[in-house]
Formats: sequence, C-alpha cells, structure tokens
Amino acid sequence: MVAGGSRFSRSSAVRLYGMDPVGPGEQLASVQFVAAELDLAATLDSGQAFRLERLSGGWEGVVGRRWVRLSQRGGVVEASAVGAAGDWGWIRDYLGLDVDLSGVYRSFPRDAALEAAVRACRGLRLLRQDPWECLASFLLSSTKQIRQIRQVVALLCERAGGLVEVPVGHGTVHAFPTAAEVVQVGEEVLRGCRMGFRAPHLMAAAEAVVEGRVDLAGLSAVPLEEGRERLMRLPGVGPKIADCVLLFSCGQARAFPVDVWVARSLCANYFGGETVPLPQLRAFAAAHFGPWAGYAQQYLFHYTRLGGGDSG
DNA sequence: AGCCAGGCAGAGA
DNA sequence: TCTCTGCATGGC
Repeated sequence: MVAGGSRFSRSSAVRLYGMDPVGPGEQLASVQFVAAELDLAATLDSGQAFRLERLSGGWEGVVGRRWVRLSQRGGVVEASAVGAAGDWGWIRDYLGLDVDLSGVYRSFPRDAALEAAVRACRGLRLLRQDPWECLASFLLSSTKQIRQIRQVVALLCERAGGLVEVPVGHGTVHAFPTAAEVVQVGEEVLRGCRMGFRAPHLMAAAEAVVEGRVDLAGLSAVPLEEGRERLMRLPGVGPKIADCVLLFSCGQARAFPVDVWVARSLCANYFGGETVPLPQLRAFAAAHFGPWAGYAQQYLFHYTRLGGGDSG
C-alpha cells in the first residue's frame, strides 16, 4: 500500500492504442505519496533500468505494461499512469519501497569506501523489475555503455513490443516485447536493433522462456547459487549478467554483479590498487558485504561512475 | 584515432 | 585457475 493520502487528480481522456483496448473511459490518474529514504534520481540514473527517461522535472517511461511519469519534490513522489492504476501498489513494488534502507545501511561493514558511497548516494534503491525484461536488457548490455544500451532497448521495443496506452496527445509508446514477441520478429530484426553478436543470445533466451526451459518467476524462491546456475545455462549469460537479473528482478539481495566499474572500485579501495582477478573479487564481496551485498554493489557502482572514490 | 563500454566463451598455459 | 582474444557497435 501507499503511504500518505492517495489523490487521484488531473483526470483527462485518454487515447487508446493496441490490439485490445480496455475501453474509452480510461483516464490519466495521479497519486502523491511520502517516500522516506528515496532518491529517485539516483535510483533511476544508476543503470538498473533502461526505459525510464529523464525529462524536465521527472522521469517517463514504461513499467510492466503501464506508461508512467514520476517526479519527486523533497520526500514526496508523484506518479501518473493511465487507466486502471489500482491501489498503486505496483509502483511501490517497482521502486523497492518495502525495503528498510536504514537497516540496509546498518548491515553494511564500516569501511571508508562504502561509507563515502552511501553518503553520496543516500536514498538510492534497487528496483524490482520484470525478470524477462531484466534478463533481456542485460543480455544486451555486455561491453556497451549505458547510453547505448538504452538506445538498443528502445529500438527493440519500437520494433517488437506492443503499444501501451498513453495520455491524450502523447506520442506512441511501446511495451518491452515479451519473449514470444522476440521469437516472432526473428533474429534479423534483432540485428537491425544494433545488438550485434548479442542478437543470437537474446533469441536463445526468448526461446528458452517460451519453451519453458527456464523458469524466471521461480528464481526468487531458490538459493542464490542455484539461480546463478540456472541462468548461466543460457548462452551469453555469465556470472555478471546472472547476478544482475537475480538482484534487480528476483529480490536476491546478496547477488553482487561485478562489472568493470565495480571491479575498478573494489581493486582501488580494498586491494590497494592492484589488479585482482574477477573470481577473487566476487569471493571477497560475498564474504565482506553481508546480506545486502547487492545494495552495497549498487552504491559502489553509482558512486564510482559519478567520479567518486579513488577509482574514477 | 584509439580506447573503452554494467561480458562471455573458448583456447591455451 | 588465470590470461588472452574475438565478438558488434558507438561514445568520447
């Protein structure tokens, strides 16, 4: 449920798109709620999700199959969506607001690097994303800059995803394609989205989901190592991408994806600047950062990318 | 122009 | 177990 008074305002008619519209009575609805310990900017700009774009005064994009606009003033978040927004629990889930961030901070080891990152990024939360969208997006992420991942994902949605309802006067917006839709468009279309050698990986993952050879929903209820093993059976999924999926969409808070930035940060701050092999970095992280290691990882990642620490 | 980007997989030491 | 390399593509 949403804290604070739910206020449905700014209603207006909505234009419908898609194959099976719900009906012409749907309206733009907004809600304001108090969100303690949330920095929306840090959360949405920290490279977890690639479909919410920063606009003047907020962010706009698609969550699940809903168009949404988000903004924040002080401790108050305003969310707008189209149609049956329900009790807005879905946006609270997406923003990970059920996690007690202060408790997470208290669980962290007391070391200078992490404390500096927390000071700089306080309020950064881990999103709870759709597992398929998360897996597909991070399959496309390898050796690409975040800006470029956003472009490829946008192309993919445009060419393979269905339409979602948008406010009147708004340009068309596409949902992230389902696994079945990815299979249906075929690999040539994927290559046209500039994903290069990742195209067959995405196609194979989509086929595995469609054929029921991988159960993404089940990954939340399985030990971390088991989840890794299952995901890494997919071509193009190694330890890093597996941990991204487990952390960003399966609630596995111990998952600790080590990319080039996190590796850089760990080497600089915990190994005196020497270059340490990836498996050793992962082993160190698993032992050092505790039950919320994945959050620590995201703080180090974002802080390092902002130029903080001794590694940027 | 050249190096790098939220990596992975295969080969070889 | 570690290191090296190719893989597409574009940003800086």
